[in-house]
Formats: sequence, C-alpha cells, structure tokens
Amino acid sequence: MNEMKQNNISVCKDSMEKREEKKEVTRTTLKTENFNMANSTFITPPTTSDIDLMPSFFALSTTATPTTTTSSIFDMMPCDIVGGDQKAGSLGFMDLLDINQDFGTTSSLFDWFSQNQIVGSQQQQSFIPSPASTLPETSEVLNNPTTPNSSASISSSSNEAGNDGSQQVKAGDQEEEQDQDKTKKQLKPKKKNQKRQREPRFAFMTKSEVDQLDDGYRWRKYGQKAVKNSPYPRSYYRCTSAGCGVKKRVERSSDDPSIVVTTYEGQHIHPSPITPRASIGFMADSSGFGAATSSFVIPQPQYQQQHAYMYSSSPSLNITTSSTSFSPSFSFQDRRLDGQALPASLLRDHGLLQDIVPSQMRKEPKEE
DNA sequence: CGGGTTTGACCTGCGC
DNA sequence: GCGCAGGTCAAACCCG
Repeated sequence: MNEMKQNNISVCKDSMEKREEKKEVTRTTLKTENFNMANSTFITPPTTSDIDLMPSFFALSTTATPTTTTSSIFDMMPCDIVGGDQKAGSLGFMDLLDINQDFGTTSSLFDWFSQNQIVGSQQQQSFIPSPASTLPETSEVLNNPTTPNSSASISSSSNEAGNDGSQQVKAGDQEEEQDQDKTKKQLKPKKKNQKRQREPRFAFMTKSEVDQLDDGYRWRKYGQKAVKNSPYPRSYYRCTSAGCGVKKRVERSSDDPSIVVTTYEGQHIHPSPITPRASIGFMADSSGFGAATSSFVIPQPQYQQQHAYMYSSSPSLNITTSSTSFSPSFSFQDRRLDGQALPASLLRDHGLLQDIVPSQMRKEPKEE
C-alpha cells in the first residue's frame, strides 16, 4: 500500500513536472488573451443528488476557428460541423444555436443548458427556459473530441430513479447546508444510509494544452490526486467567491493527453467576478491545434435513445432525435456521430470519464 | 501580508 | 471487514 501510494505520488510529481512548461504557457496565455465569458453565471439545477446520471446523448458538433491560443472552455464554441459542412466555421456557438435569449441573464453555457433543459431528462424535453428549481437535478456536460484538432463536446444528464419532487425539495434544503457541510465533513460522520449529495455536474472535454480553462470565475486549487490508470493527476478547484460552493475537477485523458476534462459541480451564486457581460462571445480555439473542432455531446435518457446526434451549424438549430420524445422548440438534424461522440479510448477511461460518460456511451459505437 | 498552490494525511464510499 | 480509489483538508510553502 505504501508503495502504491508512493508510486502514485511519484507519478503525480512526474506528471506535474512534465507539465510545468504547460503551466507557463497557461500563464502567458491568460495574460495575453482576453477570453471572457461575460457575466458567466453558472447556473445548474439547484437540487442535488448522487443518483446516477441519466445518460443518452445528442451531440453538437462544431469546428472552432483557429486564432490564438487561449485557455477558455469557450474556445471551442465558434466552430464548424465535424464530418459535415466544414464551412460554417464563422459562426459562434450562440449563433450556431440560434439563440436569441438574453445571455445577460442566462449568461453562460451552463445557464443555457440548464434553463433550456438540454440536460437529459425524463421530463418533457423542452428548450423553454425554466426556473432552476424545475431543472433536472444533475447535469453533466461532456465535451467530446472528434478530430485531432481542438475539440470539445458537452454532455449532460439528469438523475433517474428517485428524482421526484420531494427529493428535489430535500436536495434543495441540503444544498443550503452545503457551506456548513464543508466544515462538517471531517467532523461529522455521515449517516450510513444517507448518500452524499452531489451537485449537478457539467463536464467539458476540451483539446487544449493548458489545464486550467478560463470560464470567468476564480478558482482555488484545494487538492490534487493521482488518477488510476492515468499518468496525469486530477486537480480539484473550488470557486473562491465566499459562499459559493462550486467546484471543478480538471484532469487529462490518459489516452489523449491533449484532452482536458473539466467537470463543474455546483451552482455559482454570484456573477462572474472577472468577465464583463459584453465579452460573452466565445473565443475561437487557439490552443495551437490548428483548425479546432468541437463536438458537444449532451446525454439524454438512456432508455430513450442511445445515439449521439450531430448538431447542425445552420443558423437555425436543427436537431432531430430518432427515438426520443425529445421535442425542443428547434429540431435536431439526424446526423448521428456514430463513434465521433467519444473515442473508444476515452470511453474506457477509468477516471473521471467513467463517472460522467453514460455506460452505453462507453461501449463501442454500434453501427446500425 | 494576503491569496493561491502544493502535498501528505485523512475521510468516505464501494466492491470484493 | 478490508483494501482501494476518489475526494477533501490543512499546514507549509510560494508569490506578487
């Protein structure tokens, strides 16, 4: 055991050393680029649960226009279609989504997904903005690389069994105790039968050389752990704003070190301390990978459909699902990714990915 | 000096 | 019950 621990530590240290240069790149980049997510209020469903995430996906697949190097998670936003029209690259993410909503209030990708219930849900799928209180309890956004270029995809999922109203209320109350929970955590033993409540989570997979993706919030690192089967450690960050319990984890894919998996957990209770609203525009990817490709994979209920759907870059969001009741105010084009959603190598990841990628997605893409 | 990072130790949940 | 791995704490350290 001690040996293993020491191994982990040494591995951790090694990887840290190896990435020191990248850190330097990050700092430089952060200083030279203004990639802000305006007023990025990260709103996720207020209720919590550690109920397993409800998977199934649709995908938004885009290719970012390469510019300069940034480390924003939103680098991936301006993009073209992957495997499809490679010409629509000038559209920003919002343009692609054809969203006329006021992001000054919704203000972030997270908000948008949450309020539009893009997150997988057993409820009537609707993109009508809804109060956070009605949102699915758990959401995860997983970015999914589809090309060697800078890539990202988003997946989200909702809770399944036990996701009833009473539990939501209960979870809401528990969220109020979140702050206290931090201090209690080590002092007060949890009740045996009481699973630890988890915040809704969004996971981003971005192809980037830098680990810390700027999302407009300030984060303090509070831990780092070696990840099993991965030479790269996982870093834990917490929002520095007082009372804000949002956390994020950052790790690299062991199979593709260029891919950074960022998982956000929780809900910001404050506006972005850094970014002015006007800078909501997503920056083109500039992580040095040339034409950047992004692909957003958003889980939907597993039982409903198992395919990843490609998001069309046409100005009007056309999204179609083949076997779900998913009926947003805009439709999806039935352009399945068929394996683009997540590389098998990534889906085998036993680290964070395993936690956030629906089990069916982790299997090899099934041709039809 | 304040705020952020590092890192060893500890806690917790889960599978066997 | 035990071991493992993920997650968190907090003292020490670093840096502007």
